[in-house]
Amino acid sequence: MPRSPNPRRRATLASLAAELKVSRTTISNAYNRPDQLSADLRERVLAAAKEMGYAGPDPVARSLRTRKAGAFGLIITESLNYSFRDPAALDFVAGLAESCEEAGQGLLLVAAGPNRSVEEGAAAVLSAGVDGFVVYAASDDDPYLAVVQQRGVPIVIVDQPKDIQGASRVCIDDRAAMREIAEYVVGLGHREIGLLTMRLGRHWPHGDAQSAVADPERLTSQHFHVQCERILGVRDAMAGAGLNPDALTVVETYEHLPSSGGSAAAVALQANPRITALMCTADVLALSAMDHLRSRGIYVPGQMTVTGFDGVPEALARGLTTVAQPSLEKGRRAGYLLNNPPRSGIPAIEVLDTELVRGRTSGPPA
Amino acid sequence: MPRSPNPRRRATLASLAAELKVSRTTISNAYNRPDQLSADLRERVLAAAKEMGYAGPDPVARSLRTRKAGAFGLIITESLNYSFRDPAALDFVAGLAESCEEAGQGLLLVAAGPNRSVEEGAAAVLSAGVDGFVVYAASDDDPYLAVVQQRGVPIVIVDQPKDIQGASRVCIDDRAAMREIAEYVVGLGHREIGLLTMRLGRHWPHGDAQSAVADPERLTSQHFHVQCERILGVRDAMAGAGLNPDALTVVETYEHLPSSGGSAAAVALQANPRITALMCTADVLALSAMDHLRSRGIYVPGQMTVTGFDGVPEALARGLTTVAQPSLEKGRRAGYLLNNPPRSGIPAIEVLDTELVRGRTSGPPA
DNA sequence: TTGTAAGCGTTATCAG
DNA sequence: CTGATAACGCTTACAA
Repeated sequence: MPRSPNPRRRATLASLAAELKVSRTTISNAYNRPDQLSADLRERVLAAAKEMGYAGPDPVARSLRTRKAGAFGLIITESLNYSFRDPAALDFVAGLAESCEEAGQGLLLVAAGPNRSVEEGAAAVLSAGVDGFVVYAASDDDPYLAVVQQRGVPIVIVDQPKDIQGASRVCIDDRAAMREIAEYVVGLGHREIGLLTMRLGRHWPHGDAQSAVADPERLTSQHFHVQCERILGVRDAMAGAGLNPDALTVVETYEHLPSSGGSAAAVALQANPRITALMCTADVLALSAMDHLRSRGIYVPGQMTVTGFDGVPEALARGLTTVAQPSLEKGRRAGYLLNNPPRSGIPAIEVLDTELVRGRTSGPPA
Repeated sequence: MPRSPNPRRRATLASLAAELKVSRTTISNAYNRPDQLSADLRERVLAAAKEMGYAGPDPVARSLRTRKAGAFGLIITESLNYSFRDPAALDFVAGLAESCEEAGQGLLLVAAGPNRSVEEGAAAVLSAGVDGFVVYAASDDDPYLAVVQQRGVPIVIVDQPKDIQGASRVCIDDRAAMREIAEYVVGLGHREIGLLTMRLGRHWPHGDAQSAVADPERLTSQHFHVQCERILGVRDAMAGAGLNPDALTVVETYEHLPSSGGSAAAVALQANPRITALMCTADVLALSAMDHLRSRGIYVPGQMTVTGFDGVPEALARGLTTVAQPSLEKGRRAGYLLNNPPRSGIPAIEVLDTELVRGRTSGPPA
């Protein structure tokens, strides 16, 4: 009958060494450098460990000593419940998890979502035992950014914000990509265009309304850089075709609900009934908008052109005209950058390619 | 101009104390117990910290001292790339993340997927700085189970396996739930039934074939307990109705691909062309099977009844007859159990409710 | 092959 | 409100 693995206090490397009358080094070596001691002695150590209920070197103590945590932290400011429902965000997380796994690093989801106070979130960031952080799609004025920087570990920003001191970044050229698809839409002959976008800023001045027309001031004053860039891309295309960019009807939707796209579409068509093309800054908006249009008997693309952004599987399956972006690869690259920081010490900026997908939801205006 | 925050070596609590000529305790208190020193002194400490580039107490050292890591580990043996594509698994992760966030705990995805060797995975488990583990849907013979147990931290098992020493568990009654839906199908008059199931064991004896009929021996010898229980549930229903359970055509599919259900359906219909009902142990299988049937011109439910399991949104949207299980709640409960271990010290077993959803994919046989 | 000694950076305790 | 002391459990030169 083995001795009860229930010593008065938890077994440690030191207690094991004492028990076996060898040095702590030897125990440590038994686990970390098997070649540094005789196989025989190692067996004895492991056997004694089992008997005393010693689980092997304490990970935290080891981390303290080696200055390596064996994990990277992921900071997503949006609620996880939303992020996990957005296929693009999910692909990103999957890609990141994949490259972390490959490198033997864990991936820590830091408890810094919108459900907690900034203080609590900051505490979580400060107490995360990680070797680096990935910040996903934070707004320029995100309160956690400063806290993350304070930690003094490597940081990789994904998508936004730009210009964080010392942080590498993985992104796409949102403005150019959106300009390309907008040029395509304009080229089809559309002149009255509606643009449905996710939130542009962390604060929402429209109370309970799910969606609202974004006035020009809001377009330039806000902090979700990616959305703003995409809007600018559409304006670029319009200006390039001799249209007045200010004629673009921009509708912003605040919460990320399954019905957001439909709600925003309704607002856009109400604001400008002559719209013949609804462009969206995300596929999920476009898909929802299409459902809404169908319920109103508006035929796509005959009566209305609809475009998206992201290239998520469902959108491609439904033939949406959209911009495909490599979300999975974004995650992989982010993980890679964290594991292999640029030798120069100069932060890297990786701009990944996008591709215009001409689907079945776009055509000339009626 | 502030003094360069680039000291020869990283600032620590001790170096800050030396600089300010106060004790380490005082610095520690400045961060952890602001009420234990004068606001004035605290200001000075924080200012000096900023100047010296001190980011606050090192999380790892704090963990070592307090014996709290501030995170729970999640072990998913399936590839994350798959898990993140299965809505039920995803709901579970979302629920778990939610309850962790609520408790201010991080959630560490442990690098122990199928892409790494067991040794590497075991090392990851042993070096994860966590206060407890959640093990999601592991097979009975999963090699990481022993390693997780060795860690000596609280464990919550989700779904399977059963009977892990000292671990709490959150699950549903798979057998009863499947029996209920099978009784419904049998009650509709079906006698020739095919059952499509996910893999039953970690090893696959059929080479490159995506799906294959599972012989009786495999049904009883394998280790994915949940799938096996669901099969038993169907057999229970058949036996209860006076049918011979051995007449059930069970088709197992090994990889979790989007086309798996279709492939398995083809195998089932080939093995027994008289089948009038295809039951599936997962909605994703059923949806794929339906696509396959449509491509063959087989009408559902007129010519074939199809049922699923899980109640994922897409299945409900498509009117699939299925069993809805509370995946999100599973995650929440798992997190809750880890944060609030049963006072008695006796592991808890929580069996959550399921609900039969009679959809539009089931009807009497032709 | 094994042992010695010096940290890693923090917090708990208890006395002042 | 402040400080001295003693852990927390481990790794790693370097010496034997």
